Amino acid sequence: MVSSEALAERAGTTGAQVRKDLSSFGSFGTRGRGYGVDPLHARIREILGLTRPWQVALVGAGRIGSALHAYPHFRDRGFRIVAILDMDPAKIGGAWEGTPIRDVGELEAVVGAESVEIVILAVPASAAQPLAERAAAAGVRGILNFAPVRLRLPEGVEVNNVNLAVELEALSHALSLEDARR
Amino acid sequence: MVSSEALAERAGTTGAQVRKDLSSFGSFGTRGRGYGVDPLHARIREILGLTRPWQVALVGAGRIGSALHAYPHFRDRGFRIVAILDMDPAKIGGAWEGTPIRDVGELEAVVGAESVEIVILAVPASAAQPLAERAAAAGVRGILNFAPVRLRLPEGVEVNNVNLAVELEALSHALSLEDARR
DNA sequence: ACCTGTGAAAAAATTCACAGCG
DNA sequence: CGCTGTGAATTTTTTCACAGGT
Repeated sequence: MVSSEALAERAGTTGAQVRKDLSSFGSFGTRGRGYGVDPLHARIREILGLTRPWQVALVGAGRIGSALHAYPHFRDRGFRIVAILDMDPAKIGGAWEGTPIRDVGELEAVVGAESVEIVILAVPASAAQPLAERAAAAGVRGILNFAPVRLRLPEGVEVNNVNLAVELEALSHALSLEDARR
Repeated sequence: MVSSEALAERAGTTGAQVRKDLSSFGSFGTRGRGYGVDPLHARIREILGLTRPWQVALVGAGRIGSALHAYPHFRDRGFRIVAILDMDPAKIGGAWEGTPIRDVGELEAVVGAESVEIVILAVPASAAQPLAERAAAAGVRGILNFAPVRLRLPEGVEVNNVNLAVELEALSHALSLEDARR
């Protein structure tokens, strides 16, 4: 068993917050005791949609793509990278851990053949918008975008942006505030 | 010149929001015209603390470290990766674009000698906490942490966490909600 | 005695709407 | 006329605090 307070400490928040959040998905704690770890874990997996695997295509076989492909926590959670695509002829025909790197021209064919629902976009900013449009048109439902551009896509395609520079800038901002206070 | 509405469209928010946010740092727009692009850019650089360079050490020369080291937007914004550290003897002694990869045992020495203020932690979860503590003790002011653990550090050290799995999970959650609505 | 679940209160963020300047 | 800057209204999020199970 684990209490809301113990969870809060790990997550960097408060017990009340944890209870409010969890209660919005139903009440599965036990008064006086806390939450059972296994049921809680199972319920969160359900909420996050991790009880079934997701077919993922990685678009962009550069350094960021490489890091993401090797990231063990993706596979752990049921994200299956079933295809890798790139435009560089020097990379096409190669393979990472047995998964071939294919020509990005085959994007639509791969999405169809492999029932890809999620695309991880790890390409330069200039290439992102057209590739995102093609992925969306091919039927992809969600895009995890590492390019520093806001993608304009038709309704119904979920986009999540990750901007690594922003995180460092936030740190820089916080440290500058400290300096200013002195 | 650019209007708050035009900025909002690019950023995915509203004009009122942009104006409120900017006004909290003073008023530097022109009524009837909008914001001058150059002055606005300069002011934001100031606010983010990007008008001076930051000395950064990259701890962890794995795939994520490699991607970050090559990320052009860090250098652009004045983040100087002045040292790379790793514990793998196979990597130590090598170099990335002229920057040598040194033994992580030299962390304290490097932080002192190079006046490192920010550490990018790109190491496995199990190694993160002790390395963060050492960096903090050596005088580092901010840590950008890619390991999926909540670092416990003394007051006064800023920590920003980046968790790549969380972003994919959020996408999975959103798509599951769509499925449930059907 | 302990800890959840949740209304009620408080705080924070967002939106509205418009006076005022260019 | 156009667009900022900003109080006021509204909505959302967080915290409080305690009734009610175990």
